[in-house]
Amino acid sequence: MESEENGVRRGAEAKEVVVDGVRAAILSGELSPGQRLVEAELTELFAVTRGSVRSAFADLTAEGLVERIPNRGVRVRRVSVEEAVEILECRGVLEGLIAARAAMRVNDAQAEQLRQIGDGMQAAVASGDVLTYSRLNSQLHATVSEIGAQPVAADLITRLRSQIVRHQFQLSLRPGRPQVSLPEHLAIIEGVLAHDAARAEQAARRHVESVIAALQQGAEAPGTLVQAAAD
Amino acid sequence: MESEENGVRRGAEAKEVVVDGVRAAILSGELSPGQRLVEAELTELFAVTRGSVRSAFADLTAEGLVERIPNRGVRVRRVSVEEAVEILECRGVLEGLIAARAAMRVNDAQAEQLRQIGDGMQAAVASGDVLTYSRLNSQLHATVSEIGAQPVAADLITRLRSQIVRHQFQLSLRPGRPQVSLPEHLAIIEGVLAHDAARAEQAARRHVESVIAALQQGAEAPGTLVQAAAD
DNA sequence: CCTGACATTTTTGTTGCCAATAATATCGGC
DNA sequence: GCCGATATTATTGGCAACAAAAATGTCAGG
Repeated sequence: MESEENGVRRGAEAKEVVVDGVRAAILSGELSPGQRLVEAELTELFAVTRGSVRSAFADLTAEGLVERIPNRGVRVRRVSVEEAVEILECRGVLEGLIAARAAMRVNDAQAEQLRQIGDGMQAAVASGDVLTYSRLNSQLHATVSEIGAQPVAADLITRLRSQIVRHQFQLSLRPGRPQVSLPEHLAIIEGVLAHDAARAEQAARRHVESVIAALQQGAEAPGTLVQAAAD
Repeated sequence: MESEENGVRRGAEAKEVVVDGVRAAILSGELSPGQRLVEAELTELFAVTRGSVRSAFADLTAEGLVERIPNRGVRVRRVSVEEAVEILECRGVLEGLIAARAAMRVNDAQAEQLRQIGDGMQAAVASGDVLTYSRLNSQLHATVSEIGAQPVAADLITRLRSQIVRHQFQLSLRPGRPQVSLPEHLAIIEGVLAHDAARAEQAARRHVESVIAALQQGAEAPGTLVQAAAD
């Protein structure tokens, strides 16, 4: 159906290719904050038309990953530490909301799922398997979010999260960090399992506060760059 | 410099004209949820090119006011009561965050400003001047937001708020509503004035919870449509 | 009278070209 | 030789025509 004779993608698909590609490049650090994104370059790089690149920029701007300056194109948005803290503060209350709802709605099967994640996290930290810990961390957030059933809040968090991945990178997998975050994660699980909304919310908020503290600490002493996004 | 000979606007200005116009139309109720927005119609209505309309649609989609269905155009987004509640729940925790920060940062001049707003609100409710009450309500939110100095949270709230104006309309200025919300508003002011972050946050969250309750009540018994957006 | 295929029309999506704008380089004056 | 004005270039913004898709209307067949 699609012609695709010379490798040039077309259709709405083309926009997604650019959006996903640029997003991945920003999140992985290939594109640095402040870097200019020239339409013609991306047109060639992704083998799409300029219109698709343009449309993709609109999406990425809405996502907060890039900013557009009139007549000067788009550049990767630079997020200051102060702004990152503000973003995390918002995330904190939103994650708290989700955790509270999760505590109210969790059923037996979901509870078992959480228990397994908690056990896995403890084992991973004990054995120093940071990669597994990072993976379980993402899984925990996803599971709690699913139990909480607050798609609006979850959506906001996703957007906020992507804006500060670069800051999170700096503190992820920093030596000793898993030892700090593990009990915080377990506290969230416990709160949900106990059907204690207030406790789950408090635990979630405290966890994000701990991330903020770590980020502010690391602001002056930039840590090593790693690939997993554990917090 | 701008030609503007035949009334057709051009430049980046054109997109903004459409965005503002459509947004105002949606918020004021001229455009009903689910209503289709045909590009050609808006092109004629606003005297802009189709490209500007298209670009404006991208912005409005990001704002959550309209939704785009591939090859079927955009329509005014229909927000269910359930989703409105979810949005309000997010707003609740975010407003709580701002109120808490405001309590921590408020200075004497700002405190006096809040006191005046509070007094004005009491007087307005006592005399039944709903319009002034509505105006002061907006002013209170803006002032607290300014004191809280959380632009990220404030921005999220603005976006969330615009998505449910139609629902808020239904309950605004409903008889007896100001009597319910006045003490809630005063509690927020008191918490901030007392530099009591926890109290201010609780007050802000309780206020939004009250809005949720009113909205759920009014879901089955649709109220009268009014123009001011008090909550 | 209903049903399904086909043609028509409406509407959106895309492309290529031209204009406007800002950054850069060049040139003349002091 | 340095500074400011002007020309050049690179890049984005906008427009109009074109192509594709979906919805609608029409008509023949049962």
